[in-house]
Amino acid sequence: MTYSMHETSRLLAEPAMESDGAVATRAVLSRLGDRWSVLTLHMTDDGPIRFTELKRRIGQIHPISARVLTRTLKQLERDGLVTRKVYPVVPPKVEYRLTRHGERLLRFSREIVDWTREFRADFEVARDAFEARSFRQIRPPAPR
Amino acid sequence: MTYSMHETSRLLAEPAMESDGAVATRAVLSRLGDRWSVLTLHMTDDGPIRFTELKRRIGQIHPISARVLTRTLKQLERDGLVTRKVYPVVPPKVEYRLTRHGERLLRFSREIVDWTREFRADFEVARDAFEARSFRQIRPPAPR
DNA sequence: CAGAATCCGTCATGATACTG
DNA sequence: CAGTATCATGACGGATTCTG
Repeated sequence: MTYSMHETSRLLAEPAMESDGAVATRAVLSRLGDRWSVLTLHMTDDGPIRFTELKRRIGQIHPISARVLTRTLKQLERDGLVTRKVYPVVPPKVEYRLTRHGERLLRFSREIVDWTREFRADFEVARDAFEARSFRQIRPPAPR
Repeated sequence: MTYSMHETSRLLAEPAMESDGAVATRAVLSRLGDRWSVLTLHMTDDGPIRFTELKRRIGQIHPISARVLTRTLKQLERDGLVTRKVYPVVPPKVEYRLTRHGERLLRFSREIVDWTREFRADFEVARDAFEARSFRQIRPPAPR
């Protein structure tokens, strides 16, 4: 590397890296980017919650299949953002709850989401202008 | 919706929604989650930068194809995070620079990335424990 | 209840070759 | 220089069916 890179800069590069140290950063940003993780963290924030209740709550926003919820929870558990507690009873009972790291990530999500409220107006202007430019390129206005 | 949901909560649900108002939130989180956007914002932070120089700088971290860099920049431009300025000269000259919103998103990225440094140790413990549990399930220790 | 198994469609990533 | 075109792969999202 020919230009200086302090520690934060190096870490910013991590989403594009495959080194061992980059895995955590990559994982966290991936969770922010996927469709369900942030909402799942949010719905788990009130305290321990069971699988079906979580599926029901999320479903009030948008339907989620058991398959996708399971995978989302597995990823969050694997990375230490939620814990999974199994009660050896029948029928099965499993409770999910946030770790302190999960709570921290949720707070980051909230900050970003709050910011998008201010950003929204400019965002839409940019999108419209971009679409207009694309349109001109594909289909130039009839001369005259 | 039967449970109360203030504005931030509603927005947290956005990555899973398709409503018009959810588009900006969804777009921002997607940028954080993809492999190249954060690094591209970071490399564009010093001032205006041309396509090939950007490709070269990012390439020092990890090779990026022109196709992928182009798409990354188009997304960032479309959403008002970078501007693209074309100079009508030959050979072509195009300069990219961050908007204030792009700078803001980059600051969020840095905060999160900094946090993962503290998170990293617990993250790895969680991953190892998770792998150990998965292994036991697939291949239980031979009894006796 | 809390998932696992199966199958499918779409999108992001990526290598390679070509061009105004 | 700054891209576009083409083709391939794999992860993610989703519907449906089955089970300890």
